[in-house]
Amino acid sequence: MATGRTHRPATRSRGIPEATVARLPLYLRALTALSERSVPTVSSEELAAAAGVNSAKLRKDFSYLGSYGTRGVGYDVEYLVYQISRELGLPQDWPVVIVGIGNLGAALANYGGFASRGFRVAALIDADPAMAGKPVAGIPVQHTDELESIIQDNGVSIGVIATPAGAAQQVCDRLVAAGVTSILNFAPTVLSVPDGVDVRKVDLSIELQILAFHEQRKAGEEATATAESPAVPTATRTESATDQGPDGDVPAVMPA
Amino acid sequence: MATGRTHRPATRSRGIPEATVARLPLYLRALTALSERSVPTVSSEELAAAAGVNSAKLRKDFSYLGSYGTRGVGYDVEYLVYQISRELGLPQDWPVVIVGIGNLGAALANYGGFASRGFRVAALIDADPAMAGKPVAGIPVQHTDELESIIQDNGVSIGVIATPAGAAQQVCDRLVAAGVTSILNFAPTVLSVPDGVDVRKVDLSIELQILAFHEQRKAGEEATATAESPAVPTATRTESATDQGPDGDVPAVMPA
DNA sequence: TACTGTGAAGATATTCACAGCT
DNA sequence: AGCTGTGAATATCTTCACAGTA
Repeated sequence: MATGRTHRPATRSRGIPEATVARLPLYLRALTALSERSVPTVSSEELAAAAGVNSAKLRKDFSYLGSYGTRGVGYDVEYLVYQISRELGLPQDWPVVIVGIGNLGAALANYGGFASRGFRVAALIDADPAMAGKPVAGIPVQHTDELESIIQDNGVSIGVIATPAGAAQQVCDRLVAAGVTSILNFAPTVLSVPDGVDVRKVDLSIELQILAFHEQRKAGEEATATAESPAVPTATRTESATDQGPDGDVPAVMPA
Repeated sequence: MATGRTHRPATRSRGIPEATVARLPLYLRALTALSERSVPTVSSEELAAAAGVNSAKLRKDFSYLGSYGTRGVGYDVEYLVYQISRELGLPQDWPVVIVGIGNLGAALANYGGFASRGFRVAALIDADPAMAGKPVAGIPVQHTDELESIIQDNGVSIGVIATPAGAAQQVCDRLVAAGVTSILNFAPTVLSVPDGVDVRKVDLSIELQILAFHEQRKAGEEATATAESPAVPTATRTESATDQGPDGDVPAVMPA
């Protein structure tokens, strides 16, 4: 861990627990759906079901934000949307750059969920000169040479890395040097960054490996229940059975 | 939450902690790299640095698997690769189906990390009849109608959903009914599944929102340090600063 | 000597269960 | 009566620190 000072400034400064922060987007999504259906209020029970968590957890989470509910009634949908959005810094329109426009980069560029959630694709960047100028999702791809100026001109502070693993650290270094302080990394590599820079990673193969672990374990469980449900399970439906593990580290897709 | 019995059979049966399971793939990747460079042994310190965790955590994690190290020396790389692979059920060649061959589905299909990590793309499935027969990543796309037979014929137990949000639950239901018990969901929806089925989700917009939260917080931190590091941070490098939050829930990319 | 393995302490996260408001 | 907000109990995860051993 290098010279490591206060590793992870995250939970710092009397804040909202990380676990709660990670769930706020989930609540926000569920609330937005309710809002679109003009539902005026929800109970913790209903909202929790829609978000796939249990109601005690949801209420506890909300208690960190303040007391926005009404006892005996529930939560005002619009008001909650506003409060959570604000907490997440979403009224702001975050410019984002995507580096590495392969299959995955293109998929990300085409993702409709950006604009609607407070993000704007400021630029697409690729190292292949042949890509330069080609529009992807309506945005012309620019060459890596311009990375620094693009970031500075647009005041970009969030970068998405969708390059092959080999290029990721180098791209990361340039992003950081140019002023990016938050990185979403799809390349299957551990990035090293200076203090103060946040990195989140998404890694497909890791997710699959975690699933394989549980899958394998299921196979070795012919001890209890062997009578019923041969294939088509008939059990009671739970909201998204997985808790994605207590985790502390997520997984990754990959580059083109 | 429904009738919920023992929600999440995960940590059950005197097992390895979830948090540890989530890190095993990380260790495995680092070890594989060492193995390819013919490095015979590593210390917990070195391996931890390569995996982006701290050594105490790594040693504790390994202690759940057994005592595979040698005091005063370190761990035998090949042996650890073998043990962790086995633990993850990876010698096995898991057949996987990808449903929804849009930009993202194609990116996943092209992902090289599959085969090398014990997974095999058994089939690509899409609802668009126009896609049927078209090869993507060398594999011909098949129509949704054949979903059930594909799964049964290939003994598929892991499915990847890369469809638009609206189709996800329906696809999920069919996968589960056909015998799939582990699902990796890229659609921004909460899937509901029967007990015994594992779901992991990957959600781009959630990741970005979490980054935005921290980004915003950084902005509001002109209290301490304002003297040094104006842009280009000079701080000491830590291995991937983020701890991805204590989490318990991850995020999502999106469908085509 | 150098490094692992692990109890015990500390930090976080989840869940319970109920008092308190509307 | 119904539902929130939260202290307290519990479970899980991380880190410390050192005894044990090759």
